[in-house]
Amino acid sequence: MTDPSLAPASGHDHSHCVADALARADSLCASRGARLTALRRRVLELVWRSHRPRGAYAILEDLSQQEGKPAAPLTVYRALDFLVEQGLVHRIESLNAYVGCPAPGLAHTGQFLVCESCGNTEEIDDPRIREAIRDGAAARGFRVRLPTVEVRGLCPDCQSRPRPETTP
Amino acid sequence: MTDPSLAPASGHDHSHCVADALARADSLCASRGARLTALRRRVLELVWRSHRPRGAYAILEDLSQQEGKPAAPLTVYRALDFLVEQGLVHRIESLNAYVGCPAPGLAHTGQFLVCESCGNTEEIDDPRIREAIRDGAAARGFRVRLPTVEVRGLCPDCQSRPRPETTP
DNA sequence: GTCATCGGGTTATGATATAACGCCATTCCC
DNA sequence: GGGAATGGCGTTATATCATAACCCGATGAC
Ligand SMILES: [Zn+2]
Ligand SMILES: [Zn+2]
Ligand SMILES: [Zn+2]
Ligand SMILES: [Zn+2]
Repeated sequence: MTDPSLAPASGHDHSHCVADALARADSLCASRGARLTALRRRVLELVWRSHRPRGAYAILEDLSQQEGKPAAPLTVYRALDFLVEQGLVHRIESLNAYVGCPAPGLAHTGQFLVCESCGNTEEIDDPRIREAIRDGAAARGFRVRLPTVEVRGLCPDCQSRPRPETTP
Repeated sequence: MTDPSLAPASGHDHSHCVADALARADSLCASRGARLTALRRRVLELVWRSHRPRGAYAILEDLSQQEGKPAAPLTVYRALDFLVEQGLVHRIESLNAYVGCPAPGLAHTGQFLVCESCGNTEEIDDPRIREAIRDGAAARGFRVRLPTVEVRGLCPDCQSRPRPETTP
């Protein structure tokens, strides 16, 4: 709850991020006839506790704590699978973790700038990167289905700060 | 050994790939003063059994079989860590697996075209992709340390074949 | 020879993810 | 409404991937 490791990116009102994400999820699922159940919605909210990718088991702990009773891994994984399918959440392969999508709605994969110091992860969708990959693959006769771009490095904040917050 | 799932890419003499990789590793490590021990060399050879990324435990099994006695996971992971550090092997994050680098020597990360049907994985180093990522990150003030590009899709062979070989 | 360094063996444990089975609520057809 | 199909989710067990902690012997510097 008040865990500082869950602090969002540099001083913004993160409750807005969460509220927006949930509202978009509600309307998107409604428009698609997808069932955003109470459990799935809660898991989405827990993914959005920060802008850092969160592991399934971290979410599981939060969920168990909220419920009082311990939840099973499958419960969380099934919810995450749904959220990923709906494009509400992206999986960060290099971290085995999940992060909320700030702009769901259209099918996209995005590219991720993952700060190795604070963990905050920015999703971008850069046409040049997308096209370079598409063309590079096409030049070799390769048919792209799912491009994965995850860039580790240092976010602007952590380049100025000497030794910032610890990992989530 | 004769496991068809280990068959290399469409009809080439894979023993050359392996021999070349080992020779390059020998000379590279010699020139750097890095110790390519018998164990590490054997693990490199096992990574190169095919052009598909192989999991640490698959390598572990091969190794145990060769030795007669069962090996421990750490044995393999330590060897893989060394090989990755030396740039002789790349880790494919989205598969939790390792693949031999066809062009070690200069520090590079490469981009990977991973066929979802046959598993064969081609490493490329496309300047346009590299530069697009560098510029896209720079535009957002992000300092890149380690770009990861893993593209899932269909290789040329598997686009023509209807239902090809199974997964490794 | 003595010491520091490093590779690697051994055992145990942690972290991530899925299989197999079944119950029950919702929905859809009639 | 009755009855069947579907899908969401609980439960238990297990698979897969990765590291911690500790020790020991080989190697090379001095
Ligand atoms: Zn926020
Ligand atoms: Zn997105
Ligand atoms: Zn080959
Ligand atoms: Zn390479």
